Amino acid sequence: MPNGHNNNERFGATPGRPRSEQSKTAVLRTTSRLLREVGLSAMTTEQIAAQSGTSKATIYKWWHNKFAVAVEAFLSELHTESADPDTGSAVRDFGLVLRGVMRFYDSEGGRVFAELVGQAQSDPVIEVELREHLIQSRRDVGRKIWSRGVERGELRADVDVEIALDLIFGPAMYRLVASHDPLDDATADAVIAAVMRGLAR
Amino acid sequence: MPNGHNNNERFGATPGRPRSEQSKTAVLRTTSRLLREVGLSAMTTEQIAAQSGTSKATIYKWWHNKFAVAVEAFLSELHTESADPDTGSAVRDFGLVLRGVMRFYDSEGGRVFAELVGQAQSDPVIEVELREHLIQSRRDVGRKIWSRGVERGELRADVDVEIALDLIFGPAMYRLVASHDPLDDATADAVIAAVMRGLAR
Amino acid sequence: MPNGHNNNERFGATPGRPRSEQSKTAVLRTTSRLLREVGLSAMTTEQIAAQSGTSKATIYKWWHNKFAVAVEAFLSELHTESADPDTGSAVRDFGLVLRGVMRFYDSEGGRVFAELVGQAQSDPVIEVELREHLIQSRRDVGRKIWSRGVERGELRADVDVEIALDLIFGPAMYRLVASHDPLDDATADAVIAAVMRGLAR
Amino acid sequence: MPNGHNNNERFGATPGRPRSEQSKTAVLRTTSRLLREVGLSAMTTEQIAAQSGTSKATIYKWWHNKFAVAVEAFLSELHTESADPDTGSAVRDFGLVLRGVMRFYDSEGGRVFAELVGQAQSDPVIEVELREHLIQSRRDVGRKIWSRGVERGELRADVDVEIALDLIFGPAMYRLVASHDPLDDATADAVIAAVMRGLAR
DNA sequence: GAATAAACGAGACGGTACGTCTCGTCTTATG
DNA sequence: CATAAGACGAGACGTACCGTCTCGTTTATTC
Repeated sequence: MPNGHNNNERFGATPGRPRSEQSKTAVLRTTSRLLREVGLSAMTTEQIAAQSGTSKATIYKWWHNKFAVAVEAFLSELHTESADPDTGSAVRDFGLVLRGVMRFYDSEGGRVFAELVGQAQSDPVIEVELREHLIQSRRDVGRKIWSRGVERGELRADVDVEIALDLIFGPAMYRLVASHDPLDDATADAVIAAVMRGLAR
Repeated sequence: MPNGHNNNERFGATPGRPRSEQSKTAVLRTTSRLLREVGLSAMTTEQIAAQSGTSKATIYKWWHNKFAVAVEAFLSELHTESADPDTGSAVRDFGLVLRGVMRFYDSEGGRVFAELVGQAQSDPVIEVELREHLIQSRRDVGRKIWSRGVERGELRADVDVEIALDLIFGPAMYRLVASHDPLDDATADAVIAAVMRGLAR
Repeated sequence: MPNGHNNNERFGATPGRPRSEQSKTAVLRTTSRLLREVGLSAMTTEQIAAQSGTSKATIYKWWHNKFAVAVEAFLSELHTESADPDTGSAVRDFGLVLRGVMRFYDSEGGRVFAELVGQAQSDPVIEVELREHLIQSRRDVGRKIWSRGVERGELRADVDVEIALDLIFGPAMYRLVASHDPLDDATADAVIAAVMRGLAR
Repeated sequence: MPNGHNNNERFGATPGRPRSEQSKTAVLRTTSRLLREVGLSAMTTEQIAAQSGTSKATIYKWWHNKFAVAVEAFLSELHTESADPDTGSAVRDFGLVLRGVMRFYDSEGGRVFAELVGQAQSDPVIEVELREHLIQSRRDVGRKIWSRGVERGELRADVDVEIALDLIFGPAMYRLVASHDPLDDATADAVIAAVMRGLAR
């Protein structure tokens, strides 16, 4: 059952027992469940070990701490990560993407994501991990949509793309962490409409 | 919260020794310093007690936990809270406010604020406290600026003010918690310019 | 020291408000009840204050600590302290006294006494208090019985009275603190019978 | 140094890291020292942990509280526990045993023992522990001496052995906890002499 | 097939912060 | 001035989780 092709890509196998893929997936699966059930801060490494049938030593061998496990477990569930709709209209594309973001933020996974973002404020390792794998991947999609829109003449070429992406994605993150107003399709649509036309007369 | 501004509103004193204002301010001052020096998550209740000359029991008598102390200490330092510039131009007003926000987020206090926002993701009490005293007070200023701008005909009356405020303040919060790009005056100006004119041609 | 009859018995009133006898008796009564209900170690000064309608400061003003209060409360209840039966027979007298001692040790008050004896092992003030007011007063009665018995020719004049009293009262205390065997009339009688006749043939 | 013979004597080791005998003995040794140096009531769990190089968690894992540690530490030092002299004379045997008891009660260890007895008055777990391991083991020796004496015709067969043991050991315990008179060889001899011959003429 | 090497489960360990508790002192206003 | 009320500093308590370690076992490669 173990490593069909895991270590030693071509030849020269490492001596000793190879890493158990079974343990790894059991840990990640258990962590995903615990993140939903009790949340990031209440989840303990001991729970993960006990409920996944592994041991704390094994977990700490492969991950820095429970947050690193949580990040990997969280990422491993986001399979359909950051799809680019490419409908031919940048405005429509951004609308679809932002709807997706808000729906996700509003879901169970969104709460977990918020907790991870929270933890990242005092844990640089998580911060980097989240930025590279979640923030930037989403912005990469946004950059593609943006450049297509500029090429097609839909969008203003004189606006810095990074600023534009902040205008589009910022409100969602703001509502996620500040919880002052809901995250829903109507909000996504309103944000896109307003940010595209501008607020001034 | 026990007696916001202490005993006997008008007459009729509470029996017993009154709360020591000296202890309270010592706790808050020490906490402010510790927040800057070691950060929210590394700061311990025992440190606050020892360095403020009070005791853990006294701290736990008046605050739920170290986070509640941190919030109050943090708020007590933001004396010049959310000033309304009122220059006669809504665009200029928003520009000044957003510059202030970004400068604050980029400062030592901004790091503390980010940690508090992070903790709020798994602590509803802090979440409410932050939203009521920091998020909404800032938005209140924004609403005033907005309504003046609409009255003066500077701003579009058909845009929901809450959405507008999200467009203006969202990018700053986004950069604060995601740390993907800097928080500075140039960014504030670019955000205001872009959001006012709109992104579409 | 809890001045049994402190202020101005006869003449020369002290200025200021005199000590409230009402408070004193309320404290002692409440303490007696608490000693029975929760025991010495579980009883707190705060309970005494709250349930007697007094304040902790008042208690600490007149007693060293809760143990001193407990001792005084305990003593104040032993009104029929150490009666001397004087039946004309020393053996019968000791039998009656030892029965009384064992009945008392076996009662609710006996448990309280045992706890006080226990506390005395690490609190010299209590130790002195108990020895003077409970141990010695009982031995004083024993000494009277002993000397009458010697005079009447019932008892051996060549035995040290202190040793004799230890033989008579020792087993009861031993059973009280070691709890290895019951404290009852039959035991009292058996002890008196055996100690009087001796164990050797 | 790991488990010489601790877990499951013959085969089938217990999984997991075995209990550290080093920690256990360090805790007991430190506790013994602290009992002599500061006494039972003044000794704290934190002191034991700090001075033994272990942690509070480890102590609480294996013992209920500091008193349980104290009992075990105390017992572990009484290696030559309750020797039976067996000189051929029951009176002489009891004399030797009682001298030993009184010498011990009069020593540093005797003060510790008194404090343990004191604590037992409000802690049933300690009470049982002390009774089983200290009180009864001593009485077991006494029962052997007694039955040999009865067989040899030295002692009265019509006296209940438990009562006899109370007469012999009771005075020592009485003096230990009441501190009304000294604990020495002369007292031991006088007690044995008097209790054997009886007090009545 | 034996030896070697590493990963594994179980769980004990030292460390540290937590939040609670009781103690004995103090600071008010009241009588 | 003694009091009731109750806040306070001090510090021990027992719990929880962290990340490390030490066992004996299992699973692979290498000789």
